[in-house]
Amino acid sequence: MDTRTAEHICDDIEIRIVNGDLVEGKPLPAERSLMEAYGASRTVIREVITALTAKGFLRSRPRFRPIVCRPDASTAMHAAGGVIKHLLASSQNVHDLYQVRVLCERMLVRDAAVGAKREDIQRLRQALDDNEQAIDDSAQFYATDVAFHRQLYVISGNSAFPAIHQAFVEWLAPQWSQMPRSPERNRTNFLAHQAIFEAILSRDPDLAEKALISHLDSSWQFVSSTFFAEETP
Amino acid sequence: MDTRTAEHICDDIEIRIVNGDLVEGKPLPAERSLMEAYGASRTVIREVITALTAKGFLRSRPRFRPIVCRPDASTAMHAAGGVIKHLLASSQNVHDLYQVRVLCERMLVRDAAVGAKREDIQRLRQALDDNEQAIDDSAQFYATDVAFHRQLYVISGNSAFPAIHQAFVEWLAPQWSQMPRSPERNRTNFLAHQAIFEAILSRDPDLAEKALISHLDSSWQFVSSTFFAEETP
DNA sequence: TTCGATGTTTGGTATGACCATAATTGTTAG
DNA sequence: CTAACAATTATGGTCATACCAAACATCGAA
Repeated sequence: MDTRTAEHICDDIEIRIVNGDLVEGKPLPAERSLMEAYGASRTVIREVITALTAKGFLRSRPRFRPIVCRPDASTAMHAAGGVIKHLLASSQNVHDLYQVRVLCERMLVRDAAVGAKREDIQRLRQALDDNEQAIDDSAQFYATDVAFHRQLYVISGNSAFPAIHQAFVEWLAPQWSQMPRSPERNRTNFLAHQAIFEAILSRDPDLAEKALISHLDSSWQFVSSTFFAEETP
Repeated sequence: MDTRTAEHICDDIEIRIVNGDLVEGKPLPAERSLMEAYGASRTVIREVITALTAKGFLRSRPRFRPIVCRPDASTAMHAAGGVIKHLLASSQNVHDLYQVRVLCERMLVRDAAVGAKREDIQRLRQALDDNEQAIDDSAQFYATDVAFHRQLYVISGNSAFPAIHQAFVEWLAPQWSQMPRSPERNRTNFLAHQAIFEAILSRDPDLAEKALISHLDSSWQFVSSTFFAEETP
């Protein structure tokens, strides 16, 4: 009765996705099946599909059946990303976002210094070693760099943090990809990672935080020097 | 050429929104105008509109022209919220999200203790006073409670944090609204706020963090006691 | 001037059709 | 019998048209 059948169907399918009725990874029923099932026209079914796709509950390639995505923290971040990427046209917003990341990681390293388990330390050491091995391969170094920081998020034991880390990486990637790289710079970053690791190992939160701030501030200097074009009227 | 004219139009309108060509708060041109402007059928235009709506670039009521929304950090959070609300059906995820909030605020109060300006302190004191005045009015107390915490985010000087705070409040509201309230409980919370304020005032980050953790952990105990139904097969 | 009846605009929905490509089936050659 | 190929079907992308009801604009009557 309420003049929007599309929303009802949209909500229903949303529910059927989260409760597992529609299985993740499997394709959605054909549009023509759905219109029969819901007694609606194809117009409204297609509207539902586009809405769910934009919301992140479906992933649809041009000529294929939409694939069901049970939403997790990662897809939530991805949904926000559609807007975020526009915000990051302003370097001020890039800086703000980066500072959010810095704040998170500061607390994470403090907590790691206080409460990291043996296995956590072990994995972090492994990530550090991988990072060192990649000093001469900038592409590989970037990957291991990300992995090292990611480990800080994993240690928290909170499943939301790895997703948050992933979001930071994706959103800030455009800026970082422009960053000049070199084995010397890589070595500097590796040493910074090592300092963070050592501080965690010695169970010194203040030192760990200080090392992390130093590292990330230095990175920011490097990155921010690559964009000087800004025009906010 | 590429079998998806909708995406092109979608991207174009997105750009026209962010660069101000389409003014925020004003209604989008009529569907029939857009189909003429883009030389596309109404089907495509409507698909574009629903997609942009789900993305947060438009806000559309049933029988009204869609309103243009220049996306900011707040709408980004709102876009993610569509997914988040489903995740929070699991109390584990609620806990994880809450812990993310706790981590943020721990760092924020530490920073406030170290670097809060006089005006920051003044506004925080005002928020604390408002909170105290509202002890006997649970609805008003909730509002001032939120406002007090929000001030911690504002002090950071980072425009992203107030939006993040807003997101925490919205996402966790369903749980919080079920929380039993009383003047006694309000007073307890006020005293916790006061302790945090005092710690910031005395420039003691460790004490401030400790006071905040105590406060938020206590709140969690209270809230979590209100949901004991969970079934994750 | 104000208020209300009336006609126009516009969004919501439904049909039906056509095209291009993916998926399926059937056929044939090796 | 199998594998490569051709024909058929299923399905998503787009279009044109039509109708309804609610919002909007217009204008005339009180």
